Amino acid sequence: MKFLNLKAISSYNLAALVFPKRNLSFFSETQLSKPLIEKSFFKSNSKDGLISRLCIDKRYKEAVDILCDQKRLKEAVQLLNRIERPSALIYSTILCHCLHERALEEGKLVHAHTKASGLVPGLFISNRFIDLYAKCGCLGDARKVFDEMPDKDLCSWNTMISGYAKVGKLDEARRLFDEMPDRDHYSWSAMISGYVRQDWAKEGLELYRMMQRCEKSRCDKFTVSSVLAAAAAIPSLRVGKEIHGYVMRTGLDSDEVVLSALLDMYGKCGNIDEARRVFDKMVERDVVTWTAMIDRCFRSGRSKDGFSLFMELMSSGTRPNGFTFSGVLNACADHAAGDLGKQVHGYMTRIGFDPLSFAASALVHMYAKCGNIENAKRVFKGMPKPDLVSWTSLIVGYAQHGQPNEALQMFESLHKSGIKPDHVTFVGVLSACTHAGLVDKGLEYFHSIKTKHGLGYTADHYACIVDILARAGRFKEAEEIINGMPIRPDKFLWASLLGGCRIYGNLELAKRAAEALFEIEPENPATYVTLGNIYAAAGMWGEVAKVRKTMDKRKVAKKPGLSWIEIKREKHAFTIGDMSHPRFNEIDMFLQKLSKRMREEGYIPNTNFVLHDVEEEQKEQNLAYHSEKLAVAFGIISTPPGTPIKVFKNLRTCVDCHTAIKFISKIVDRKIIVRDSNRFHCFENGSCSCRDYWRFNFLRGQSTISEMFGYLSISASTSKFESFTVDHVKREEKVLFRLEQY
DNA sequence: TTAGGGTTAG
Repeated sequence: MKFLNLKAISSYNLAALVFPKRNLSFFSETQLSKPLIEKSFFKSNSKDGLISRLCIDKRYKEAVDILCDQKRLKEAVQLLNRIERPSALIYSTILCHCLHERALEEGKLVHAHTKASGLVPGLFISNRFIDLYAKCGCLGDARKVFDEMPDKDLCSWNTMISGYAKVGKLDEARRLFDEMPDRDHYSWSAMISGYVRQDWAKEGLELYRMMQRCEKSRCDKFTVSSVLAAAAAIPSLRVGKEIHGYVMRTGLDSDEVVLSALLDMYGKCGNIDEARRVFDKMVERDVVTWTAMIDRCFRSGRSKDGFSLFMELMSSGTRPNGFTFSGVLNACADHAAGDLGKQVHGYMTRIGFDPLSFAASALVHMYAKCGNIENAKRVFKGMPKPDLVSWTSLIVGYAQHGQPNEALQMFESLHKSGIKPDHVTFVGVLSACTHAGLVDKGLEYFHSIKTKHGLGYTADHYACIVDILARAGRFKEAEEIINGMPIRPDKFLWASLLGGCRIYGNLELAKRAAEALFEIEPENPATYVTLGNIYAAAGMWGEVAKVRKTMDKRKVAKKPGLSWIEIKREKHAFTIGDMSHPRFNEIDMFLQKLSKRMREEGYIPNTNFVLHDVEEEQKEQNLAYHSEKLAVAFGIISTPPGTPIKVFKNLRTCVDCHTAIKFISKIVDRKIIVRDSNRFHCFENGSCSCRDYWRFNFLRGQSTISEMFGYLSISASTSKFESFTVDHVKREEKVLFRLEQY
């Protein structure tokens, strides 16, 4: 490298060098004098003038500091060329900023510069190079620097190991870890956290045990948090408690991150009360702590706590981030809380969210699940580069909305975009085929999972294809697939099969499916109900009684259905025959009037699916007060003519209600949307968007009753409401939402 | 005066 003598450079050249982007052509070289330059730079930017003067005075370190502070790394690097013998401190300063900005290109220039100048970088500088390369994903370059170092210190080894561990190259990391002459707790914690991040929690824990056997190494706060994450991932409450004890003994409980890890561990191990205790004891809570706590609430079925904590967070002054939003949006999706989801979206927009983040895909998911497929699509279109999760959410959304063609079109577009579908995407595609009744197309996609896309089948794929075949009555093919499965059929598969058996009255196969289900989840009432209904439809009342007896013996209770509707931001929930609503009399009168009109139009109540062997008239009476009918009726009398009605139900919608609502939509000339536990039904002018899909699968949705109840924790015996008034960070926008009382 | 930990969707 040719070093220019500074004295030989005119002030003009220096200025051009330091400020290459600045147009200096208006200076003629002869005119340019030092005071003039200073004057002009002082005018445009006082700091630029300062840099210029510092360079002239050879105070390069200070000039570099200013350039680096202004994030003008390129200029700082260029300045290096003009310094006769840059000090290690100058290199280190620039490298430090390159690292901070992940400026690989500039870092490489600095590296080239050190090589060309013949400088043998010391440990300090070399370690920075390793770190920079590793952080920018150039592990090969990092390793080269590492290998070429004549001497290495602990930091060199640790940086290299953590570089490998962070990108999941655990074998390479472990090789170095085993090879290294000496280890400190940094080395252990880099390796342990690497394992945990790659879902190798057990290996992480093993390493921790190994570390305990080495007398020299003690746990620090970093090791402790990684081990806690391992205990959470396994999950092992025993190990978690052991670490908790250690944390208390060593005073590590003053560290916020350790406490967050502790909280998360308890949450993931199912001990939500202990998690909450840790949370409540914390003096300082950052956004991660809040998010971890909120998320754990949602995941353990304490949604009410989750939502109110979210509201608390909003008024605490801590700003939620993408993690927080995605957690809350998913909870909104699960609870069909579209209004709240929309408000969260509004808030996100105001504070500016990253459309590339997973919070954006959570928005797509939320809108799709809350019945607003248009908004889901809008958010999707607003994403500069939608990720696979967003594509999949939309595909699943279309399938659930009874728009299988759109779903399949989306899948083809996904294919064209170059993003590779994964197993979840295929669950969406197959379920679109199910909803559309595309049996052969479904089979084609099913086979392509393995042959064309090189993916393995998951239990979900098998359940979907059995669902498709069973609905079509192709039981032989379904059985062939089941018999050839390398994995054990799961409850969803058997439930699908049982659902198919119900349509075609296939008693023999139904018994086999039900037996399998009783073995997997004897506590699920849905199996008993469906089997009972199959017998009931065949008039085999003796068998129905046996099923009921078994239910009683095993203490399985049929969970009541619950439908709810939001009117003016207030939720109104109904159970079967629910007379507790203050406007029940009006609802009842309206239903009676409606019932008369429906019969005139040709509606015949379908009493086949009422479990009890009761008198025909009583059955009809039961049917008339099903929760979804009550909610729909209430929606109609509470809104102006023409307003679309949106009802949510925790179980599958019942066969008779489905028929009835088709009639109702025509009689009152309204669009009625019902989201049940499985999909959306959009009733309009006497028909439904599902094209009577319900007939083909009665059980699949019902098999999730217990899960739904776990999630919603709604007591069906009450329809009282509790409201939360929430002040957003922006005070003028009041967020109101209501949840059913627990 | 270098290296590191906790929250993440379909």
